[in-house]
Amino acid sequence: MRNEPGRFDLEGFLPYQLAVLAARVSRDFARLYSQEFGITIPEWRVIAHIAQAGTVSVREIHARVDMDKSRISRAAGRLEAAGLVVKATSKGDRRLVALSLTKAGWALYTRIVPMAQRYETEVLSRLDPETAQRFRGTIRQLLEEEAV
Amino acid sequence: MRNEPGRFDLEGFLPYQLAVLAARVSRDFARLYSQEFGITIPEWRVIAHIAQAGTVSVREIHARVDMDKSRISRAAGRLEAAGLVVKATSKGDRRLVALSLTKAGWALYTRIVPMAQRYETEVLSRLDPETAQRFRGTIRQLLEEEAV
DNA sequence: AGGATATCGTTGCAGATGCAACGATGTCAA
DNA sequence: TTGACATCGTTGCATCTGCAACGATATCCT
Repeated sequence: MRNEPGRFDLEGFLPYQLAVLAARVSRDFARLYSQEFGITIPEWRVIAHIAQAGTVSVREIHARVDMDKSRISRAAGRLEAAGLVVKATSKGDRRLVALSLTKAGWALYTRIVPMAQRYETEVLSRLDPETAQRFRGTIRQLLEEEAV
Repeated sequence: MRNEPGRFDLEGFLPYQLAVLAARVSRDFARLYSQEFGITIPEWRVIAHIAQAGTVSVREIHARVDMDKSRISRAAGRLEAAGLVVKATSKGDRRLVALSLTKAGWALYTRIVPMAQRYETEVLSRLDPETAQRFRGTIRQLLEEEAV
């Protein structure tokens, strides 16, 4: 089969393959929106999360995404400075930060989403529909099970 | 289907999913060998490439892997300092660096490979064999086509 | 009530990263 | 041969990153 004893093929090694593929895809997509809007990957993720979940705290984003708290915090800081996000102290628990999008933040989000969808479609169009479907399902499964 | 207009689900977004999955897998595996041998991901990749291809230059690694030249160069420097790799000037073209493993480098490699294989098997064991097979094929296909 | 403990977000810090520029070397053409 | 141009690996620099520590706030337990 694939893993003969003594032989090892880095290019066929799953963690390596995943890392390369993910880096390429992320980089390609990031190029699109960073050129257009000047935001980084963590910033895009934060915006997308807020847009999706309404007002969220750093903690909530951290719980769902595999990003360090500090990365989120700094991204939020930059977004606030750019006028895309507002930070407020949460009413209930004053340790929490309530992150929400400004009008400009929503406008940017509204323009990025179609780009994201178009890009995703383009990547998947390289696979026949059934393969694409299966692929997505497998990734989803691995993500669910991996989450310890 | 998945992408309704106006709706957007970050957790279902392919580039995001890939990034999260790849980061988790890489991190988990890296934890194993960094604890044991004190090397980083770029260093492991460099070692694996040299072991596989014999004597290689920074350029060759750069061509095959999606790692910046400087990242490779610095990883090679650290490996040399650790006595795992030897840098020599290539005979034919004196601009090239000829990277090769020392005895200690080979010894380390020989001990990492089984860990890598075991880890890969463990990840794939979460899928039924046919799904795993398909998944690997799809990744391979995307990597081939993506390479522009 | 009040002190021990936990949680949240920020920040300091050391190290890693990508990019561009550089020196060294090689190639090509006149 | 010689000068223009290309290629290779390294390095400077600005930035990003993860980790740990911290202050502020909340919760728990007696």
